[in-house]
Amino acid sequence: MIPQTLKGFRDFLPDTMAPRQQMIRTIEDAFARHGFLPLQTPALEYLETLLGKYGAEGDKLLYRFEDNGGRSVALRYDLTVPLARLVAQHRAEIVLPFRRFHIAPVWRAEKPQRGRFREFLQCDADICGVDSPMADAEVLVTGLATLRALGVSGARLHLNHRDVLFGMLDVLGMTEKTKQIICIRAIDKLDKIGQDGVVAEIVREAEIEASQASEIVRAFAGGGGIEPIAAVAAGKGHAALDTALLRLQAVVDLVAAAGLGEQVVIDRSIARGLDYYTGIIYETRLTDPKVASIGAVMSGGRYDGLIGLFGKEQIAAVGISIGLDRLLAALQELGLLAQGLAQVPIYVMPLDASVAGPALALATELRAAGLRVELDLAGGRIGKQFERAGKRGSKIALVVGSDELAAGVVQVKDLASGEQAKVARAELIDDLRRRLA
RNA sequence: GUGGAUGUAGCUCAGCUGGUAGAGCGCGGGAUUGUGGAUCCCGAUGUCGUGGGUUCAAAACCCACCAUCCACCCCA
Repeated sequence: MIPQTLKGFRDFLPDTMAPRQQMIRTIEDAFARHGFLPLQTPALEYLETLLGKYGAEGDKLLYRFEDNGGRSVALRYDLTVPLARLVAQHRAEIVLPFRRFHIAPVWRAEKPQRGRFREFLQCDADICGVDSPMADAEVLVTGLATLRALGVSGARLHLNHRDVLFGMLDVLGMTEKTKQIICIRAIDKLDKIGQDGVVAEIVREAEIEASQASEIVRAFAGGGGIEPIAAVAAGKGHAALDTALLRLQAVVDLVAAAGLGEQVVIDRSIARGLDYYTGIIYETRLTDPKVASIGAVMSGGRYDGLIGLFGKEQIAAVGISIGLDRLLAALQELGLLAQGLAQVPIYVMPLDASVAGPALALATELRAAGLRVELDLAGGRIGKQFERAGKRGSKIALVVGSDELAAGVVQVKDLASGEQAKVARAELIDDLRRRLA
């Protein structure tokens, strides 16, 4: 058979896996530093657990099948719904507020394209049990600090609130729920298809007058910030909208107090498709135009109703999700990916079979000292061994031959400069540490 | 799921209006049996995405299918 991967699924060779692994570690460290604890759930869930949580579109994208025992199951579509299930199921063992992080693959049967895969890694941090601006701000600060730790500088978080979207539409005279959703979907595309495009879509899909559609679009278009929303809300006495405004402002103030205010903007055109969001919602985009089409790299929101679907108790929750694969693809395109991670710095070369034992002993000693060491196993001419060491990208080659063995030394060659020195075995580890520093 | 583009060596691609394949890079060997990268020499690759059709003759033209990429929908 022809070796191949499934559409939308990928292999990771060491050149990309090494930086990927490093990014994962950086994210784990950052999440842990923000007081989140690790957790894991199964890749497979009962179909019923996942169905109906993401909207009609989401349901269609579930990988679903019958297992060997005839159970209807599905691969998880995100990490949020499994978390909600877990919290409800283990309610007795969990102390609220509950903070956890979860880094794991999810599966969506979408048509793959740039920055979109059928299997991809999500990195989530969530807080369950608190509904407050402080909790909202905490996950935003966690996400932004994590991006910073990854070396991502040009990222901006667009913040909105479900009740701003629905409240503004109410106030503008668009009160029918299904038409509101059509409007929100269209408004989400403002930066993509422009005001005229959005007006056209609303007129077509919601079957309303062009004048009303224009009025709505004008209210959502233009610069971000709190003022345009406040202007629409002013004097209308829409309680939910007024509350949402206060909430947004409080969250922004808190993020600013943490020193990350520059990276957050209130953007009333941001919508999120997933049905379970109830409060603030956000998307993070990279500001470099070269990777703008790659889409959102860090998103999330508040989902106060979701856990309650799995148990009797309503538990508030808010979370953020980093799309590591998109971020990786973007960093790769921008040339910001760490180089040289897929290389083993020290290459030990046994010159012939008679020094195999001493060479392995040397490698073992260095490895025990915490150095990363590859031992040449293919043998052959010394020139071949150097060639392999060079191709590997190793920094230092250690020559172990019978002469060196007899003299109690090792030839240490710097592969970049070509410079070579005899170093006594006793001083070798210190010497190597100095060279690699 | 809808629309568009593209499929030739491991990779990037060339191949004119049809005459059964090429380059660069990479890979293997050698020049150099205890010293890599540069240079030079030699070498191996391929059912030209798959299947059918038109033709004396198809990588090229036609049809179908598959795959990849892009856009839409939706999203990380």
